[in-house]
Amino acid sequence: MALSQRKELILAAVVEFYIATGEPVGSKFLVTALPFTVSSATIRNEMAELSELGYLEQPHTSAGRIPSDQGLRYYVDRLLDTVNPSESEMFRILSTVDHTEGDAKRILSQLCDLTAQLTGMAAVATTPFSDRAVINNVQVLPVGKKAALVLVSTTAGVLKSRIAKLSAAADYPLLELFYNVAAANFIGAPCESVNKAMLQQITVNLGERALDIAPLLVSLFDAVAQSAEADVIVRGRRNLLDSALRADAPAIIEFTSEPERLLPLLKKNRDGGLHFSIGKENGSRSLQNASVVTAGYSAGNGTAGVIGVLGPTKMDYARVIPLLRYVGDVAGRLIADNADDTTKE
Amino acid sequence: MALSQRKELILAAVVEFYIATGEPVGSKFLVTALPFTVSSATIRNEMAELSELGYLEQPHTSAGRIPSDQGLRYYVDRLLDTVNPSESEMFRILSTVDHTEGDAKRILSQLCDLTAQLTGMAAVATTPFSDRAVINNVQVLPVGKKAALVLVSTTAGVLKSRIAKLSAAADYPLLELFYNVAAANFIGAPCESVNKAMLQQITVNLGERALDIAPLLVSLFDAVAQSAEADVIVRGRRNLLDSALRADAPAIIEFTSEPERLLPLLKKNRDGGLHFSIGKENGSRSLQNASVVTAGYSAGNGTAGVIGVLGPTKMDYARVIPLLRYVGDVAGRLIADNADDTTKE
DNA sequence: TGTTAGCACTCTAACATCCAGAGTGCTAAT
DNA sequence: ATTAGCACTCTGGATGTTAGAGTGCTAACA
Repeated sequence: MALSQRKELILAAVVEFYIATGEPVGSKFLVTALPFTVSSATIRNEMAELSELGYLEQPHTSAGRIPSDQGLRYYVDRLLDTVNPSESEMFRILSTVDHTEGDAKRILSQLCDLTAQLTGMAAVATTPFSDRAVINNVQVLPVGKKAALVLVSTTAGVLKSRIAKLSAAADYPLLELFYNVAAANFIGAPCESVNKAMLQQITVNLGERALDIAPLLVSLFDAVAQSAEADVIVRGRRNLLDSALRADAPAIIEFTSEPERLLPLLKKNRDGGLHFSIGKENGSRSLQNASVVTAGYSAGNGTAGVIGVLGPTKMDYARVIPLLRYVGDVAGRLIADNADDTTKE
Repeated sequence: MALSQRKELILAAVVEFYIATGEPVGSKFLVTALPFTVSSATIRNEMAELSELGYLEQPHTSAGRIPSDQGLRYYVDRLLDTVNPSESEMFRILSTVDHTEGDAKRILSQLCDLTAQLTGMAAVATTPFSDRAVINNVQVLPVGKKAALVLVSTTAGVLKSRIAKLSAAADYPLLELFYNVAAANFIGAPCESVNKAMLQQITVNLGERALDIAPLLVSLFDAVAQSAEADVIVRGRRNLLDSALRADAPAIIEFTSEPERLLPLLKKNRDGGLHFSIGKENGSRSLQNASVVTAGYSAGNGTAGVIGVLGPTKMDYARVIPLLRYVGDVAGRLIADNADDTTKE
């Protein structure tokens, strides 16, 4: 159900002006703004039809029109001219983030901080989730009289650590035993294969020696479990307080503090490209005036996640889209690089 | 300049009623609320004097009185009846946090989360800062082809890690060299003695071998530097959006996001007991309607920090004070325990 | 059939006005 | 020193008014 070219031009003009100013747009103004010359009455007729079709709405009878969620959707799907991110933005991203060290989470946190700053909105990301992530390294490190740090890294580039408190000092036989168990059961295993049953099995097989290394195994198990589930990163929430979402800010801050609610929204992005969730499409009352735009990133090996922004439905899509495309690209590359360096062979 | 007993009773009643309801308090109401019987006119006279003395103020001519910052200060210093934290709160704190594992930062984060939840305000804390902290453990751990994790723990119970990217694989000779350097120069050294000059000195002494382990040394240096400066933890900021500080929330969130501005405020607490900073005493425009109440905690060995709340000046001091006292206590104990376990001898 | 001018209509936002209620300060009496 | 009484002030809500913006509709036009 494509619109006539003239309707498209009008819709695009309404959207762009509305995004720029936040004010409803009237027919008189459009006369001067549109690239063709018709009277305001004609535009009124067209706008009346666009309203009937659901692309525009009126806050009240005598205000201008604003785009509906459906109108914005049509706009981003079919009308949007995307440009490249500005040189200076790209430079800023690369120069801040390029020589980052650390694991995926750290990289993404930095990118989110930056994205939030550049867009003036909140930025969100998930750490990579991979169905095929495999444990590629387990290490243990005594950190005192009666404690040890257990480290796990996976092929998804995630590094997790836990501190295990022991009943006695971590002496050499204990560590060796743990290494052997880890090498035999964990290293090379897919993360999802690590579950309670497996843990129990190992414990049974170990017999009485299990007692000593139980805390270590539990910590290891914990760390693997944590590395398998995607972390959600949210930055720049305070930007929302200065945006059109001011009024909804408390609810949105609440919402974004609960990964189990935010994650499904981010996972809507399936194909790894750009994904929009506009206004009521978010399916949550708190987000009815918000849009979530995400870009997928891929670090190879089926390892992928998303990074994006959360802001008012009337955000500047034309600017956000190329920026996110670029940020997603950078995220993928950095995480892939990092995984290379921290993965054995 | 002590007030007459009757003035004190009036002041206390005004403060308590104002804290409970947020409404200005009038003379008529006080007649019914005070433990002695005088007419409203008498109370008006007293209140007029309290206003002149600076303890009360009027939002406008025909509203009741509210306590000024000075009035609140007098109240918390001299009039406050403190009680014990409720059994259920103490239980909740102990049960959530007692078997916590992890370093000081993690413990404090949990306590802050809890405090924020219990009080409905924002909670703040600093990780322990100790003038006398000493490095007690350095470890390095290869985490892949060309990277290694460097870990430092200090007598203040702080554990910091950094990932170092290497130019080549971390083989045994390299690690041994690093261990030797660390043992000779870092372990047992006070954190503050680790500075750029020292780093340079070491590099020079190593001659050409320095090249290989430079990234490790830099990471180690970084980690020590980070462990020496107190981290600031802030949790529950979103609670501010539902409080009397709603209007100031953006500015306060901004303020509390900048550790270098928040830290001096927290460091006002010198004696390790309770410390109040009420309204304009905070010295910052953004915090003119806020109070910061902190409790010092001490983990022995001169290792100490603070934990507290940030909320409206009209917070329920009678409840916050015993709670913070208890939380500070728990924080000190847990961090001390933890330091014991993760410290060598 | 599409476009346009004109006009009556509707709605909002801003401003003024009014009024009741709450609380004060002051005075004069006790 | 305390109190009753009263005039006064200020706020917040309700009500009314007006200018401006924008619409929808009708009738005329190409």
